[in-house]
Amino acid sequence: MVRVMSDESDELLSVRVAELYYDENKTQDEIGALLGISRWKAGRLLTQARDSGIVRIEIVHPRARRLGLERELQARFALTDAVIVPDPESEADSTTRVAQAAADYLAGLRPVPRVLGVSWGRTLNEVADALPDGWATGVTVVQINGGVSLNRRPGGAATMAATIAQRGGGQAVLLPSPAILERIETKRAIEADRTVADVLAQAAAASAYLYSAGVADASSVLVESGYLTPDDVTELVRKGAVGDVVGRYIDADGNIADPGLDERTVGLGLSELRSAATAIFVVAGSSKHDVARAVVTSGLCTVLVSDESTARTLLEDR
Amino acid sequence: MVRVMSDESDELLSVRVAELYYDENKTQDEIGALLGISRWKAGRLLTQARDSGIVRIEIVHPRARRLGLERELQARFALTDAVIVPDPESEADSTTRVAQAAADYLAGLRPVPRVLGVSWGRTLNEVADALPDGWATGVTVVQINGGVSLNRRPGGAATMAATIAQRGGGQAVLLPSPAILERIETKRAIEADRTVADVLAQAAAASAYLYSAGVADASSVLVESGYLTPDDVTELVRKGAVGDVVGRYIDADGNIADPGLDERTVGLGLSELRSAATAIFVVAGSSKHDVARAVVTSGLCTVLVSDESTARTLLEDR
DNA sequence: CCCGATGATGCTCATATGAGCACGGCAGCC
DNA sequence: GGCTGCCGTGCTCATATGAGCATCATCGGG
Repeated sequence: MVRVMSDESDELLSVRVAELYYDENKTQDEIGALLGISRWKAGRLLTQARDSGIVRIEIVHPRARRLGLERELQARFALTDAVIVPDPESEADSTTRVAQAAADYLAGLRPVPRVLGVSWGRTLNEVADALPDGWATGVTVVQINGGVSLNRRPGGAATMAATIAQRGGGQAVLLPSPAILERIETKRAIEADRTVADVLAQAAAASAYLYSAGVADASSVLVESGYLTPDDVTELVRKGAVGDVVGRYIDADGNIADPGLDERTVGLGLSELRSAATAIFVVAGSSKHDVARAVVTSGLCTVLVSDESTARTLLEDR
Repeated sequence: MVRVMSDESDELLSVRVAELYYDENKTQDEIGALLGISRWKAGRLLTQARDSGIVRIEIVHPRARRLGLERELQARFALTDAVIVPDPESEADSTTRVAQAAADYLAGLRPVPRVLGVSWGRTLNEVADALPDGWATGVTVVQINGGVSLNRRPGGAATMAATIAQRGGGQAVLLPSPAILERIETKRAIEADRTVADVLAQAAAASAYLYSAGVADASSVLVESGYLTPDDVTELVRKGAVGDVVGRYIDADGNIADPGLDERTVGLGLSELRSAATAIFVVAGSSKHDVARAVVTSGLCTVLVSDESTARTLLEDR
């Protein structure tokens, strides 16, 4: 009767088929009989309905992941792994979910790391809290950047490392040094000190690293802790800094933003991080999109744990 | 290791399985191998994920229907059929969707009605517009309540009936009478007139009816058309009226709200409607929830076409 | 008017899935 | 300590589904 019904009528049929299949869970055969079409046509309409987005299948769970994005990211940035959690509807607390995911990933990591190098920060605190007891057996947790002395708040760097170690049935090795020193001579001297040098050596030999990143603005933990003044940060931004990784400020290409400052920063170098077999980078929130891009594109990490919006931003052609 | 993992860990596994199955579309077998569980366990976790609402399957289409609600409504109110469309996200234009659905239903109705009795109103105008050409062959469309003379706007009662008839390859029979008369004697006289009596007789013999309902407030078409004053309506509400059906005001139990007024109303009686084999009631929008309830519970219709929120309201225990 | 290309349809067959069942471990109870 | 009933597990088998292929109608170009 009507000729070109492939547009309108076929779509309507698709809807009908999809309803019967998913809402009523009839079999494709029954649907065929019911609508007077063959089983195969019903099946094809169903695929069509799924492809065209008429049928939307969503996995709703705080710990759900976005596997599609993960694959794309792995391919695009040559990562060993990527873990992407859906954005929460109630914005902002995506850090918690990402931290949870990072904890899950760490707990499931095989082989279980013997020595784990960690940085510190708000995000990592949450990761530590989310780690289950017994996530590893006899792990040594080594701090890879300084800052231990300036922990004012509870749940600071030391506590965090201790938590991770304790739940992994091992011990924490703290880096007894400020993050950034005022004079380069002091930095050289402290690095030469046995207690510091030993820790740095252990850090360099870690079997895996876990770290996050900070944004280059006044809200940074480095500013809050008094290592840098807001003016210092402004100057860094002028030099191209987008954020910091293990205490070191990098520009959009992943290079050191201010070599002078970097010389005064105690901790693992970025090159060690780049050559690591396993470097897990945890980052959440839209303010960190720029640092995240810098880290991921410059090969600082092998594993990315983040949220959906960050992932999408990374995948956009820039 | 951990004992009671059925809560937490099983749910997480479910999520993982669901992701692999729906996002990655792996087979249950593959998933089993991947997660180190048996194919059957994977399958069971999947069912669990679906049941517990972790997996949400939604059919997104303007013409989609809510088959679950439809079944419940049919069972609860002994309807021959119910058609429920999803609520639109962008509130308010649910009338259009419902009208579309009603048109679809009418077009698919078997046996094709020979004589269709219709009321009029905003909703029915939309239904008429949504009807496809050739929805029937040689149908006679009869108006079942008066009002033809007072159509100011285009797309009024007459046009609507004509549209339905034309697209169904038949003719319209209009009821040449006001909806409500001022004196009961006039009403008796006009009903006795051959031209009116004939139409009413045809209306009573219709093989199917299609009608909507109005709310008992000042926005009613009957007020707009000048048959009633806002004060009349206030008085009706005082008497328990919740809305009107084919021009007759009913209370929450489906009884005539004001017998005096009803005596002066020209058109098919409610008892004829109640005894009809097919009475399709089209209603949309939250303002009509009360009338809808009255109509459905008092058995005025055999088929309900409406929206999701109305359906849910009807199914609530009141 | 005929021919080949294209796309839809319905088939065969291999595979994936779900229902029902038997087994084994575990907790509670005697 | 042994018994019993229950739950979780993995099996068998019937059924549902999807991939690939032959067929057929339709359409545009010689």
